[in-house]
Amino acid sequence: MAERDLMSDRRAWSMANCSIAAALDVVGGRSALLLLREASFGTRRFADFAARAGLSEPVAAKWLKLLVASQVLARRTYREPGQRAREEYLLTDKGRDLVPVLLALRQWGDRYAASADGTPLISRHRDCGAEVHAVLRCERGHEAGLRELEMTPGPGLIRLPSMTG
Amino acid sequence: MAERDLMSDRRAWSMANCSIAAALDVVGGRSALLLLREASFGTRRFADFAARAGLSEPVAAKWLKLLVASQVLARRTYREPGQRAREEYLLTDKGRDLVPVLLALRQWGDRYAASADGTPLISRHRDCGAEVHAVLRCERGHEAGLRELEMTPGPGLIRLPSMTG
DNA sequence: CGGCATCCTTAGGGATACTG
DNA sequence: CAGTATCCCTAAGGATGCCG
Repeated sequence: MAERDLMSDRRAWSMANCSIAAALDVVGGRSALLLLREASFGTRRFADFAARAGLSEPVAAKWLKLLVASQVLARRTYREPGQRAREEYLLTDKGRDLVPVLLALRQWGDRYAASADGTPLISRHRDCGAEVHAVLRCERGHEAGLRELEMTPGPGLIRLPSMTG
Repeated sequence: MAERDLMSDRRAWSMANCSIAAALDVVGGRSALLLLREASFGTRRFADFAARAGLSEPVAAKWLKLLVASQVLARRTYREPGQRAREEYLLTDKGRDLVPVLLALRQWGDRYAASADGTPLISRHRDCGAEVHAVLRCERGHEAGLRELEMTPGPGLIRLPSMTG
């Protein structure tokens, strides 16, 4: 029965070689990302997650549970003064570290896939009010252009091959 | 027959309000991101895309076609001296602008979902060799922490709600 | 309000075999 | 090498209804 060994599973191969695949196994689904978008916008309650992410409640329930299991969200019971107890879902530190992914996605969507209606959201730096973008920066403080990357270890890629090389 | 009007479609609601959803409709699938990862690493040929992304050929063919249709990849015929003509897939400018998304995802995966085996890839700045990360930076040049964001227009969120507030 | 159970439909994806 | 065609299986997701 163990004939289906690890390497016969294409996914296993892929996972063993790149953490992008590993990340996608946790937050790779459209629904998961939409729920995390909502969490990053401040949504806390179950019904709001479902409605704002545009998901049916069974689906929202399933993915919220998975995200809690992955420790990207945490579920907590809270009570506002004079109110009854409610459940809330909050980003953990692990979940908050996905904000750059969401912001990078949103930037790209605004530029290339924006719908005609719908005002684009803008993220601002709280201290100065200026717009915030996801950028590539090296540890010496240089901002790196998309063509100024090389990878190591690996194929020794020097520049991203592209149409406009 | 038009009773299923636009707003009865949950996806339409979601798309009309956030470009993250729009972006996810183009590159939201696991397979699409894995193929784009390969493209960003320098993979050019069909069989290599399928093998390295860990996808069957029919699936790779389907998604490559969709990515070309979305103008994220471009397909081109080329011929190396003395060789027969081959097909290659290259990132377009639109596709290269997804690199921050891929890098942010990889960063997160390296930190939280890395597999034990498998050496993490490192992106370096070509000019100085220092490691490159995806960071949030405001237009005045400040690096913004994950808790220093606010969104506008919208709910007027001041800080990301989280466990460690 | 915050879900879960059920049922159903569709989309994604693998295996295999085949073509230019 | 670069796909396509066929078949089949599974995962994802919506609708409805029910429960603590």
